[in-house]
Amino acid sequence: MANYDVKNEVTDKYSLRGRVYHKIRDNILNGVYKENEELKEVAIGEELGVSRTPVREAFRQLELEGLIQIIPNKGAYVTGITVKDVQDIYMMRSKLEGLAARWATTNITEAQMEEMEENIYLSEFHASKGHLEQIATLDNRFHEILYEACNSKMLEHQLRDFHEYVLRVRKRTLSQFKRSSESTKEHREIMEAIKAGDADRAEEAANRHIVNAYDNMVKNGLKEAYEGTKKGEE
Amino acid sequence: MANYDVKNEVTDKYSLRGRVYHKIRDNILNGVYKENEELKEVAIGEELGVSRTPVREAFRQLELEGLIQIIPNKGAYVTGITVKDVQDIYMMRSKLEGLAARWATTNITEAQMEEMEENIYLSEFHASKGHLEQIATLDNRFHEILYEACNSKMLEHQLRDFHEYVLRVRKRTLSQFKRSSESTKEHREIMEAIKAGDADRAEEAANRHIVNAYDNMVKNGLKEAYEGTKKGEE
DNA sequence: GTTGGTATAATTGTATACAATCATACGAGT
DNA sequence: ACTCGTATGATTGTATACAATTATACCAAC
Repeated sequence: MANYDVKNEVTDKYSLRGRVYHKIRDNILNGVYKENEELKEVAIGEELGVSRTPVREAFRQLELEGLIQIIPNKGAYVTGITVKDVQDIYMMRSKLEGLAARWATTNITEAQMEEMEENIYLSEFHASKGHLEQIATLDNRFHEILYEACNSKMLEHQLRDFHEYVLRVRKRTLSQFKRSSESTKEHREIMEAIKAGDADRAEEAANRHIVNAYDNMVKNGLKEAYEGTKKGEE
Repeated sequence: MANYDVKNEVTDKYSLRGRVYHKIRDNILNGVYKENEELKEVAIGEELGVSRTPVREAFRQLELEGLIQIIPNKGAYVTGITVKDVQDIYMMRSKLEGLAARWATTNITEAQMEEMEENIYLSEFHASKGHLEQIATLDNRFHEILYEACNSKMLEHQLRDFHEYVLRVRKRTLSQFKRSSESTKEHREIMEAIKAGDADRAEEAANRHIVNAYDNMVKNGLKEAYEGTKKGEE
């Protein structure tokens, strides 16, 4: 988990190792396994065509993430992810993304800076053409670059976690043309602050960027984007 | 992992479930297993008197945390925790602890407020007497209260993780009388800002509190506090 | 001596078997 | 009819067995 790159992350998802974990994780985040539902090892195993062993390993990981709760000798229960959880994570991410931008200001490499600029040029182009698919990919990549550029294994790891967590929600909101063009504009602000070596401005811009994404999400109805994934809201 | 309280956390550590995980984790954080060392399932299992199954489950958790890296069909290698990692985590914690203080301002219950005040009174008393043991316990508890009071499962979970991560280092720095009295003073500032309902001040105070703890740690030689736990520093 | 390949050993990945624990149902006693 | 206790079944916890993969050592060919 230490210094994986995007490629590994993706292949990992579809290769054998971690397949069970990701599948169960997706099923929780997608609401296939509902809140408070008891996950039985054999049942899940049969469902995925594997024995209990890999399922148990996945359970342990999911528990650490807080997605399920394992009661010893009893069972694993889906904790789920509530609307408030997503909101909270956005706020936490806002703070840490700001920190990443701050650190990136002093640590970004030339190659990373170039890719970031290129990313924004391309985003602006695709935004003008309305290519939503490409915009989403570029948006993801922009944040990846930022995480890499901050030069902190810990922060990178954490932000990736958050990013993945809210990816499903974010994908929906990003498909809205209006927001995607605003988003690109904010990316440019972050990039230019970093390029100018203005850490305060970079942090502030990154902070606002995530808050804006959150606001937009709420405005457009987080609940709808999340429909069916859970029953009770807190 | 969802809504555990302190008691569960502690018993969990010494009960059977999670014993293997915590033991390996401690051995990594304490430097018993050194950086880049390959952890073999049978060896670790024999060491702890268990079979491979629980060891593997623990490995998966540790990988998720970033403490080890598992290369499929090859082995598990200790990622370790560098001086920079600890520094980074302090900075990340600073931001999130600020957020916790902000949220606590509007969400703290009367009982929690009372316990927080009591905690500070006791801390001030023990600080004046030089009771380092009690101060450390109260200090831990203060942060626990803050995490609970912020009323966010996600943030609480995250901060607990960070807190545990740096606990070993923090314990050493806190044994210094000078810092412990400063620390209590800062706790009071946070508490009073929360009590006054001033979220901005609470966030700022909590931010500074962690940064100060970090500065103090660096000033007193993080490297020494960390001696022997690792070989190469980045 | 170096290189390449094969055989062997070591290690991980997965499945299964057995033990321990917990939930449920049934029945005896009151 | 109700309660308690025991027995049965289901489920998790752990150990072990087997399969797949990787590392190592040895030997032959050049």
